[in-house]
Amino acid sequence: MRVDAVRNRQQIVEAARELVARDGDAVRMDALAARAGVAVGTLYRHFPTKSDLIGAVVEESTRALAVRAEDALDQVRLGASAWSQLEGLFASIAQGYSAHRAVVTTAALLELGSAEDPEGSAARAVAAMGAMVAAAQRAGDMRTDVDLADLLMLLGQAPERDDDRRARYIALVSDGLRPRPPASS
Amino acid sequence: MRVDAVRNRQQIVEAARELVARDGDAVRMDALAARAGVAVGTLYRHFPTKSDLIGAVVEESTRALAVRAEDALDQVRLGASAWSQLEGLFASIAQGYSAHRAVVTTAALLELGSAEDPEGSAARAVAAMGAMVAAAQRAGDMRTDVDLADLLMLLGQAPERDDDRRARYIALVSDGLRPRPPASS
DNA sequence: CGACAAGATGAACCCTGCTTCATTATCGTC
DNA sequence: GACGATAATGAAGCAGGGTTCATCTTGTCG
Repeated sequence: MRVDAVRNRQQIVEAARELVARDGDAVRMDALAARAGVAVGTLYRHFPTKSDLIGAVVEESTRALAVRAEDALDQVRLGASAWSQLEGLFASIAQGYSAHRAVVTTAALLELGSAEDPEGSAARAVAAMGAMVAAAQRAGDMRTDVDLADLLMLLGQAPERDDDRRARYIALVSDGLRPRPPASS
Repeated sequence: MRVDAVRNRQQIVEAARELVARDGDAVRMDALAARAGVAVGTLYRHFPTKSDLIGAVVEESTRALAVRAEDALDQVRLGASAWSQLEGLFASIAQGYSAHRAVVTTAALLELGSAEDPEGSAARAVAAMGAMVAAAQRAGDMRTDVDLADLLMLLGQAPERDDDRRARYIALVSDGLRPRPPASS
């Protein structure tokens, strides 16, 4: 592969990372090309379709999330509190959200990542989160009437655009997952 | 106004109610016209633009929600539990969602409905909900570290498409709003 | 009934945004 | 440094979907 082609591909992925993070799948190909400093045609040389390009970004982000989640799980195995690790993970998700969101939502669709491609990043991320949820519940730090699917669904509904709003959302939801008092009403 | 024009207008609004409820603002004008049993041109005779048509549906729905909320508030004034009335209201919102959603979100944008058009339906709905939130918190049935803006934000994030999923979401969020034990972690 | 204004029709228009491809430029090799 | 393969370019193509408008239809009133 020619050296300029490699460089362009990197710039395209880089630009896509940024713009997809901001605009989601509403990015426009010409804007993307402009940001990457290439012509639209070059986009199509490297990625046959818009979906493929976004898919690549999502895949990359999914991989990062999987690593992050498995790392958190390792911490738990080393004795850290499962709940606090989950909270940290939530924060990570809140940050690089627009890409991660796809993970969470597609993961939910893929029957919790168990079905097709059980070795895929999404499946691994979901598996790690599942283990932590179970541990947190066992430790009494998380409501037991909420399961992994619920958690993924809630995360998948976080606001996309506004960062502050999303942080607040995550905080509220996270708090809502803590165990509740016996019951009163 | 001619009698057939009146009938057509009703059919259009009716069709819009149904289709907007299902597809949100992704409804297509031709689908809408087909459902209403008229040609597209007729749509434009009655509503100059797609936004106007959707706006009409939303306005209608907002009015209904305002009535519903004020009714719930009346019940509270008559001695009912504010929290249980709020729960009932949540259920209503979950049902006719896609239209109500606009209410909730636009309401949030309109600085909680206090700013422009304080007599509007959105403002009234928000005001009634605010009163109930305050009452529920006073009664110790709802977390006090969550305010009206938070509530509207959370409601505004409910899943649009899937009814079951949305019901589950509302249940989880609603539960998360109950007071929590002193604190542990 | 006849006339006419109000209304309805739907094919054509236009704009936006993804995709193609003929042309041009660049890299790597002999 | 010249040649062929690889890559980049960007104007044109195309499709989806909202909007227009010349034409036809129909309700209403004298």
